[in-house]
Amino acid sequence: MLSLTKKTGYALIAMVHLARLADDRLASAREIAEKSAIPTALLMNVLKTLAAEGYVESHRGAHGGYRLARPPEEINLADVVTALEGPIRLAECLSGQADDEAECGCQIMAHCPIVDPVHRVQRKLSDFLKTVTLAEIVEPTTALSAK
Amino acid sequence: MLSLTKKTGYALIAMVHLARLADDRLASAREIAEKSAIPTALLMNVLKTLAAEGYVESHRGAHGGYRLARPPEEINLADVVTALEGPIRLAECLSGQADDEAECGCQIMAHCPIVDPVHRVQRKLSDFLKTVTLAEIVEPTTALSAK
DNA sequence: TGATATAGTACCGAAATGGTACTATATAGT
DNA sequence: ACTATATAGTACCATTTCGGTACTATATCA
Repeated sequence: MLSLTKKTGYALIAMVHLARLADDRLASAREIAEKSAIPTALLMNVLKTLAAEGYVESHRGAHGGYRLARPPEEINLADVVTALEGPIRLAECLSGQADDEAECGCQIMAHCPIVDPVHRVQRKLSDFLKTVTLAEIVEPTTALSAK
Repeated sequence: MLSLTKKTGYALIAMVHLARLADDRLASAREIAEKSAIPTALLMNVLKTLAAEGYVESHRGAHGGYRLARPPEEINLADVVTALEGPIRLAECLSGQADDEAECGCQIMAHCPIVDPVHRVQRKLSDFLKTVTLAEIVEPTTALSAK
């Protein structure tokens, strides 16, 4: 389906939470999970992934937790989706890295009339997701909200 | 995942095939399937769906088959995706019909900080998909292709 | 009447998703 | 040093969705 997974949704909620923290404060996975009514164990896994991908910073041990590793302006939707769902590919035979349509090895697409158009759509989608930053999600009074 | 299903892909391939037929000609499911290396039985189901949704016209019996029910300019990607995958919802609690965010019944979203932004993103995505017509997919020399 | 082709379902196996559990390691406070 | 807390790293499982198949019914042409 053309939709975000729940994990991606949870990641966004968590990052919005982190973005609203005072400078250098940490929030633990359990804390965020409880405030957001998300299963704790699941959110922990999501945050682990985000940490591994370098979008949040983790501190272990007592009083540990997470905070954003970059300013909210520098984290966008394409980043988060990619971190949790893998590269954005509208169709299986289109690599996320664009341009190398040669990578496609499926029989159907060998004489496929829709590779190029789908590829263009994918690129536009990807570009659009890159323009949606965490900052805009946190504070919906910027460009995007002007429908 | 943020991707189209194979059925949607098959639908697009089939409709491109139909769009290229001479006026009032029909193409059978088997014929299209063989030319496109798509499993016949599966494509038949896809075409049934497209017919039920009114995007293609079917003629039963010997020498029957399918043809487009509307000009290619009037069929867009959002239509096809919706026909085969259901309404476009980036997150579960966002209805495809927009605006009625009240419909959302999940606990998380009751105090969810991302409903509004995600909803805006969804609307933009949906609007974009509506601008990609079958005509442009068939003949990639129009607006969209001008990257 | 027979061959062809869609309509309408129902079904099944495989893969992705949502969610849980367990062990290991790091840190703060006593 | 010990303990409580919190993340890291996995491994695992249940449910749903997806991709694909099969079977019966009906319509049409020759």
